[in-house]
Amino acid sequence: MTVTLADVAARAGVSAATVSRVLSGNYPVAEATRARVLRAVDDLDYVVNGPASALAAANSDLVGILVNDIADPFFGIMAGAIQAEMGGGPSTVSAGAEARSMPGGGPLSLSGPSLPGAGTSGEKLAVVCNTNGSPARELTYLTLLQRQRAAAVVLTGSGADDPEHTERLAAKVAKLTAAGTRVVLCGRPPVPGALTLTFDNRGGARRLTEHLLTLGHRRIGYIAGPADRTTTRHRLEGHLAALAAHGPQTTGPVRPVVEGAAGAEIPMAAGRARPRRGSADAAHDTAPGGPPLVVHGAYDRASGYDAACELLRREPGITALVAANDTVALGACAALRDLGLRIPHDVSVTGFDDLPFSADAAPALSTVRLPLYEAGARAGRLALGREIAPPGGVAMIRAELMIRNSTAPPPGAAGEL
Amino acid sequence: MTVTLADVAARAGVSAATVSRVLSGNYPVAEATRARVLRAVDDLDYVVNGPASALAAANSDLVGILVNDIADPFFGIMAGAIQAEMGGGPSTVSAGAEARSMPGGGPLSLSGPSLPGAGTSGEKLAVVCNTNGSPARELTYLTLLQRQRAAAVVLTGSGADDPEHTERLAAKVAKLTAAGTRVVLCGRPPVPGALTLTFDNRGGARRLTEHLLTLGHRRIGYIAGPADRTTTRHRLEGHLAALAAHGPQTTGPVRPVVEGAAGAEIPMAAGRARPRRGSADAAHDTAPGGPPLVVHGAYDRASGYDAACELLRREPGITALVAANDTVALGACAALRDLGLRIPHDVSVTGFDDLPFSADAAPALSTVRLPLYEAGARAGRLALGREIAPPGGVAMIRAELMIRNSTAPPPGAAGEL
DNA sequence: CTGTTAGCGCATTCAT
DNA sequence: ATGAATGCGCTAACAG
Repeated sequence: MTVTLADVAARAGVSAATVSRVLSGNYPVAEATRARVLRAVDDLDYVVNGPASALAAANSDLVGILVNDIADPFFGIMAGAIQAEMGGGPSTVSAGAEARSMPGGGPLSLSGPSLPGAGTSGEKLAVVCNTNGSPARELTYLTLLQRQRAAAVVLTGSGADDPEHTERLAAKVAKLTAAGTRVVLCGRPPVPGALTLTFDNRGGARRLTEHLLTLGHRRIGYIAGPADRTTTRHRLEGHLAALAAHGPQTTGPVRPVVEGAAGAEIPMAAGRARPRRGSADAAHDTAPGGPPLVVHGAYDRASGYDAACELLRREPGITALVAANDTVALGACAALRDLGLRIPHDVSVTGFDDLPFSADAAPALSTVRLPLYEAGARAGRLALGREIAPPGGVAMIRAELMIRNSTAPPPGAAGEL
Repeated sequence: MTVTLADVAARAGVSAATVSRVLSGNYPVAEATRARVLRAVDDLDYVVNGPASALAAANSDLVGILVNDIADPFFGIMAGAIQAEMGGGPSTVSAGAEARSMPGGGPLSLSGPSLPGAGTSGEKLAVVCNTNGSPARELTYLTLLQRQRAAAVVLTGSGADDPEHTERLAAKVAKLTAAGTRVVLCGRPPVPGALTLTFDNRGGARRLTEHLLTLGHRRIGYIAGPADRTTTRHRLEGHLAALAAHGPQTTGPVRPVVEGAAGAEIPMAAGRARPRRGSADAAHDTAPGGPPLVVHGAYDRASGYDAACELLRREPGITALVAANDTVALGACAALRDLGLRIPHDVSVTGFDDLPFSADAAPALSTVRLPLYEAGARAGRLALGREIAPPGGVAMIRAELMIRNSTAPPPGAAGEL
């Protein structure tokens, strides 16, 4: 039914081994026979049997990419960058700093136009798996990938901030690497045995809050991500560190809540009423009467909206809102608008990540830029062994402050009109 | 080195065949031996060798999902929905209409907590492949998947609007299905041999423009997507059909361009200066002096920004802008803001898709809702053969008009203040 | 340079 | 209900 190596060999008048050799390309073959084989392959429309090949060679061309949320561009950008590196041969990717989206085509290609499926010249099948933020699914996908004898696995984004899961993950990573699968972490804390590219979330968050402090803000609300993620914790720690270094928050001049129609009523949850995991609640509340003002929520827009309302209800004197990421920040902006507050005149808002839409938001968002594409590309190269590992196997990726129009001095401060 | 079936068999004191049977679960095995085998599996930390299994059984548990742009939530939502369906056993997904993101975990799970990698009870490894909109990469991925003997392939989003590619694609699909791989199309025009779920882009676009016409708009600019995509063409056709049905566009009352500071200068390209494929150009221009007013661009925000500027430069009398999708619409909104025009007071704007952020935009975007999650979930079920195919193998997915705050009667029209 | 030989690890007959 | 044998399609030594 399905055409095999032997069929091709027969048609080309050579042995199966020879066919295998021309297709692998890693062995000298006479040009004449090579041509005949290629013709036979073409005629028969032969496509290599991946499983058989993987079994015999004890390795596969599958590369897994794990993401927490495939609908979030934060992951999409990284995943796209990783995939872009997975072509055969040397990278054809121009390392342009702003090369967010690959030019048409990209490096992925099979042996040639006339060989629709024959060659095995190094192309990897880079695939992304969506864990939905679930540690269990993460482990499950890792096992599935292990089962496929994947060539490499890259784990992107924040991990579960849970010792038990961290341990299981480390064990899994150890097994994977023992089996010859290269494991690289991109945008998460290091795990022994895996190469890791970790973002400077703490440093970025700290510098962002320092920026606000320098502007004169003293009552700063913090909209954190889900409490059980490492990224959430690190960013929050950076924020708190800046606060601590600056001394206790003063009560400062308290601005009257809101004048006009919106004053009486705090808008409720944005849109849909579905319950969300980790939505704003009092669990991680701040001590009454004292800073810091922190509310946890999911990494999504509705969460930012709710949290902003909650924070302003608790502490109307807030003059700045620091959001866990850009998406959350946009939700917070929407809430402020609905409350009749102007940005940045009444309240400053900051994001994190610098996703593409942040620069275009109204007002343009002050945020922390994470070089997601570049980091992903590098992770991809590490996964392929095409780039030398950083010393100690861990590299810290710098986060860059992007000051735009959503931050300004607080109302009544010097420099204000 | 790596532990195999034989090792497990030895430790359990049974034959390899027996171990295979308990793991497959599709054959009667005594409860006692079954337990022993399971223990051995656990003790040895055995993980099935996917390639070997696939080779012997002549099928694999790999399911491929092809997307045009992994950083675009349009695809992320569909891909996430498809993956969510790929668990073992019956669907545990509540079919809630707004179930955008899966609850923690989702249906994907291995045989049980104590069997980290042994069972094969139906879980599929659903993986997404990013084509970046390149037909060549699309074919390449299809071949790679074919090579892996994938159980199913789901192609999402608009296809290349090119007869040659369509033909190649059809040929590939035929081969895939012949080899036992189920192929389903989600959000694209039908291809013989594949089950397809196609969006009513034409109908949605037509109703959207009719809405504008009913409001009183007569000079409507259209910001189209890349000219070589089927979705682009269908949406544009719907728009033009509405226009044609309504009679020729009248010149209408021409609004003076812009008063004040922004009047003199049309802002240039938003942000980055990198060249974009399919950016606004004169290639598909409208006839001079007459409607329709159409500009093509990429499916991204910057494109929307540029195209809006271009359209207003050409025809300052425009009172409404119809964008190819929500992302483009937001870019257009940004341009209008920078030009000092109010939405919808001066110019109405519409999007397409109804991505999550559209409802929260300022103003909330009038758009056409495509049930992406539901369509993806259905495609996933079709791919697994868990849902009966629609008659003829093709189902049309309805598009629903969502009228929000970005559309209003044109300036000076009846009903205006 | 090319053909021959021997598995890779598992699923599946067929026996028992 | 279980074991023994066979082969899936390919690659990797080994010859020649």
